[in-house]
Amino acid sequence: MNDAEPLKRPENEIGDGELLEQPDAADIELVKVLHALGDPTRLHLFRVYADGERYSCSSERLGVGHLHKSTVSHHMRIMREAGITATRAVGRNRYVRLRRADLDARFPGLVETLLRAYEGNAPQVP
Amino acid sequence: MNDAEPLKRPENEIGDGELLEQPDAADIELVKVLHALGDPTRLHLFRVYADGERYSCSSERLGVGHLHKSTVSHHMRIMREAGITATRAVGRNRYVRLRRADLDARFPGLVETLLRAYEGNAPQVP
DNA sequence: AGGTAAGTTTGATGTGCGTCAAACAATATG
DNA sequence: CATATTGTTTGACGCACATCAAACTTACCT
Repeated sequence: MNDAEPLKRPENEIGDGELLEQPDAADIELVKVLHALGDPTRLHLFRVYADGERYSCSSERLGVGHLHKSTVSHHMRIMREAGITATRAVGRNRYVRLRRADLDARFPGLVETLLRAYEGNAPQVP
Repeated sequence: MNDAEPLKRPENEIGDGELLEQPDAADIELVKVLHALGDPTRLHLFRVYADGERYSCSSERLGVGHLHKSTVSHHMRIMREAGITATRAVGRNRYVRLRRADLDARFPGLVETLLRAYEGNAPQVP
């Protein structure tokens, strides 16, 4: 077994992969976004994904190793359905990224403000 | 009976009234704020209070006349305990206002960004 | 004092949510 | 092909939440 973590492929190297269903940019609702981020785990994931694309349930990378993989998958779905993240399926893996452009277009400054607010707040993930 | 609505007193005229318990500015947690605003009714109230101080359960003014007064009181408490609003008890009435300065100090730009985001979104209150 | 009005509190109810566990599907690897 | 790996789905469980209704508190009014 290879004990090195799987490589994070740069975004521009992933041309394949199927995009999982998600709301159109125009259909992203503020209250759903806030509801999705009003959970400690998801707010943490939001911060993690702000750094770039990642594996979704590769627990160690996400810092949610204490949670069951099905629980993480559940949070992924909520954020995706809220329009916060985009997920592409490549092989067995899921590549998740923030829909930064769509969010910025719909709610200017929100992502930036939240990330900055999170910095000074720094809650520990439960 | 006086069928005119009770006057909204300007903020600087209310020197009396007891401040209901609320978290210190430094103890306001981002995730609690987001959770509090991740509800359609409370997000609406957030917008209403941004205009200035108001009665709390005076349903017609708040645009939540369809809700029971105890339900409104419940939402008030959640927002107050999240640090979003400050409530002062004057006589039988409650004057509620946004803790704008405290929120701005802790999460710069958040209130402004949310209000702007809400404008373009404009969900109808359930 | 008696009655009315404003809010809170408590209880009850239905619903949704976060979590885990087990089963399942799909893909990679020997 | 056989087996392991990645993630989703389904079911179950407990807890939190949004809501209403009724009781209660406090204050205003005549």
